[in-house]
Amino acid sequence: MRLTAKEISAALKEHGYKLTPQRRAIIKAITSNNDCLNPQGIYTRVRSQRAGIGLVTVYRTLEILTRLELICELPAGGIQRNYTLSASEHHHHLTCSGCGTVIDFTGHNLIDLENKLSRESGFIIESHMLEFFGLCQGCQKVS
Amino acid sequence: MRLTAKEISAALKEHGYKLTPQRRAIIKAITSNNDCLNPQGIYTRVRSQRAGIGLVTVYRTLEILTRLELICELPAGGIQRNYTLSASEHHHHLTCSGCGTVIDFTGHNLIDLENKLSRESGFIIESHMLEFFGLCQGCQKVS
DNA sequence: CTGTAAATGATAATCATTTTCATTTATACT
DNA sequence: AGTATAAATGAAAATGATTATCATTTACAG
Ligand SMILES: [Mn+2]
Ligand SMILES: [Mn+2]
Ligand SMILES: [Zn+2]
Ligand SMILES: [Zn+2]
Repeated sequence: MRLTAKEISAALKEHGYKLTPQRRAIIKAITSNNDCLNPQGIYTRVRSQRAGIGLVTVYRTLEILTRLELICELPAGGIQRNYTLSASEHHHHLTCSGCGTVIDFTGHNLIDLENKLSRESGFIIESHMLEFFGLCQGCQKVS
Repeated sequence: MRLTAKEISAALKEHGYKLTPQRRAIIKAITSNNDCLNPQGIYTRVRSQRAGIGLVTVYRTLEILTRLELICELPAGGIQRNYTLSASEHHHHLTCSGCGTVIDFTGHNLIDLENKLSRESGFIIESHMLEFFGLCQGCQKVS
């Protein structure tokens, strides 16, 4: 059940934030994309609709949306931050180390491992990250 | 099970790197500590022994040690990078998002998932990364 | 001991993210 | 609808981690 732009906007207003066209555009960019995005990626998308928006505004809005838990910041290693809609379907990635192509996948089952780890360590486990790396068919031919 | 300073030094030499006093000091700082450390933390420790070492050298050495898989870079969210000594075998991490404690674990089985993904995508899969995040017992009490 | 490529450290450059601050604007209230 | 006002915006500068440059030093093979 993905959060909609309308729901996010309502949540913002509920918490006393103003609903500006910039924020609307950012929310639209996030909800109309079903993968994770970094601040630059969101900025680029938003600018095609609303030239003149500042990158700062993107950062500020992401900070608010994260605090309200409407989006979440993924702990993926990388130079930039990664955000995804809070309720978007949990999935993982298979990345080509040659060309950067990313394939989403889902349907794995880590719950048994998670339970075992939790039992043995005493941790409450909140999230996980699973990434595969390899070579796509195109890049196999090249190398 | 933990790599020793001697083993790390030997591995460096084996790969053709020179064994400088700066590198010795960095290796000692890492092996004599059993938490994970960030570049600044290592720099601070090393400087108490060897004033005048440059932070740049710490970064460069960490880069080499990571490439040789003698230490590993943890994908924990945070402003600075986090490194920890590698154990000898392939393993993964369970990280406390409260205090940063890291628990190594091994013995999972991702081979079926890997084969399925490879079959469906045409990728040759070369590696994977699996990280769990949660709260350790100490941090559960605090929050 | 010597020669040489590798390593170091001072310094400057990058690049993502934050701060500052003057200007604009959403919205609650006449 | 018009107004007041605090919040929001964007240009520009600041910050802080990481990287690149380059002149000098040093490990170490021969
Ligand atoms: Mn994805
Ligand atoms: Mn480890
Ligand atoms: Zn590829
Ligand atoms: Zn903890």
